[in-house]
Amino acid sequence: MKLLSLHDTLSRKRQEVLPSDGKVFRFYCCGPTVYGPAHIGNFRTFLVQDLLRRVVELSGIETCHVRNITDVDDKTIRESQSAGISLADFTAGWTARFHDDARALNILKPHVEPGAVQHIPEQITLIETLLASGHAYCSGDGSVYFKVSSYAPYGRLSRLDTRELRAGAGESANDADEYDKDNVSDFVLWKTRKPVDGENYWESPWGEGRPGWHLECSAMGMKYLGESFDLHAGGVDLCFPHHENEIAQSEAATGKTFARHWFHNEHLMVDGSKMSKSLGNLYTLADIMERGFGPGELRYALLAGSCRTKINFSMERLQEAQGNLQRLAAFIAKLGGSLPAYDELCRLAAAGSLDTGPFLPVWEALLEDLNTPAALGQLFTVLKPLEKALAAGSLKEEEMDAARTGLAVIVQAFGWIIPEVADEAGNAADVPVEIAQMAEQRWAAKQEKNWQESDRLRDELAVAGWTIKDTADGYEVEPSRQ
RNA sequence: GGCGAGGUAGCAAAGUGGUAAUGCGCUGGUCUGCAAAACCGGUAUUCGCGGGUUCGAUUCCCGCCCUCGCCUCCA
Repeated sequence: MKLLSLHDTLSRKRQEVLPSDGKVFRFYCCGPTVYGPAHIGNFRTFLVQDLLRRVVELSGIETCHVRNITDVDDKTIRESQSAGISLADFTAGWTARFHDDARALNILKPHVEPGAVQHIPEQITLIETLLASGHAYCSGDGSVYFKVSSYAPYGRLSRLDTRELRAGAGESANDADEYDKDNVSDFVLWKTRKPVDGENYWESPWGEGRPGWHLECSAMGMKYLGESFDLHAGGVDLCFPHHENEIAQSEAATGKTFARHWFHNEHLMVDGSKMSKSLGNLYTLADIMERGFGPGELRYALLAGSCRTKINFSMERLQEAQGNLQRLAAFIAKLGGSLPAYDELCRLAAAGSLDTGPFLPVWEALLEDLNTPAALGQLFTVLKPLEKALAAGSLKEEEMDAARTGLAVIVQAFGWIIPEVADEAGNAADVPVEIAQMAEQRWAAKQEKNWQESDRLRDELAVAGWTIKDTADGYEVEPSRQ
């Protein structure tokens, strides 16, 4: 079976995604900082990573997926204090919210989801190693910094050399707590305790304080995946300095390649620019649902664009998603039977007996750098003749089986949430009494060929948000599409 | 200033050295009292601009213009 090949940020080439140990594909994803609800841009990243994992697993490869929760940093401390609750309670609340949203979006749970606070000893050990080998130094105030000049390959990932870093950093880089660095590009490994930190500090050989923000990913990644693992993922913005610093501190400590493959997805844009609180163009899943869309439509829309290009978010995209998902739902319903479940497909793939049948071109598009737009193009190309054949009743039983399995692979790779197909019985129950009565009156008027009255009632129903569809022997009432 | 991504029909978005997938929209038709839904068909002689290489470039090379991101916390 063909395998996924994916663009690697470090080499700038496409590489096959393979487990280095031949068994389990081990990968790390930078997770959320839990100081508020994640926005849909954050979820684009987690959705793309979910797609990656699903494609790997549906290729028959077992994975170990680690995604951290950042539960201590300036923002979580500041926000917990203004909320007047402990850091632990504060981050637990937002972590729960993140889990709820992720579940709604059908994102697979990572195998390990470590938090920074639970891994302070591991981070301290890593700092000790770096100090012992001369890659780090203590400053006068009890902080510890990584000495960038001690690690020659620094800047390879983002292609910034240290001179450029210095020039570009500008004049505003003098953070009050970082006055004691030897060099502006050095970054903090351990932050000494400050009054604003309140009770949020830990003991260390260098005094009270807390770990620097890059450290947790190195320490936890290596703890759960080994000193060297298969792939590390995150949004493009993390490329520098976060991932650059992770590489430096990890590889300086171990002398081994930290991650073999770096995968960065592009950002989600809104109104032509990056989402941010200051621009007021930031949406959460809850905001989307308030506008009448579901997580399924959001998932479809966010995965419809290539993960390597920026996509501009809009409600039109959700509408398009809605229509396409309904088309798929209708096809699946007409196909009958049930589609094989995710785990079943993975088992078949692992045994080398998963056949995507007529959907092979769709699957192969996904294997080419997770090219979802091409995959969707192929999907509809494949679907059209099948829809026709199905409507004509000319599809043989074995062809229907092949279609069920093949389509299931695609649906599961995308992790699509297929909506219920509205049937008359299920629908009738949801129609309010007065709407049903109006519809009934309109039907009566229509039977009497009183077009004026029946059209008037139909318009009135439309204003109320309901659409009438006349059928061969009656009518249906449905909520209008937006 | 440095680094990076991108400019393809009304919108979104693939793609290839040999002549432009797909979705939405729009539009014509079938159906309908008229609609809606569904179905059938149409919808870029052209791929930011100007050169060059080539039998042939949207696809390769050079220059230019424009948009966006990163260089500071950030998915």
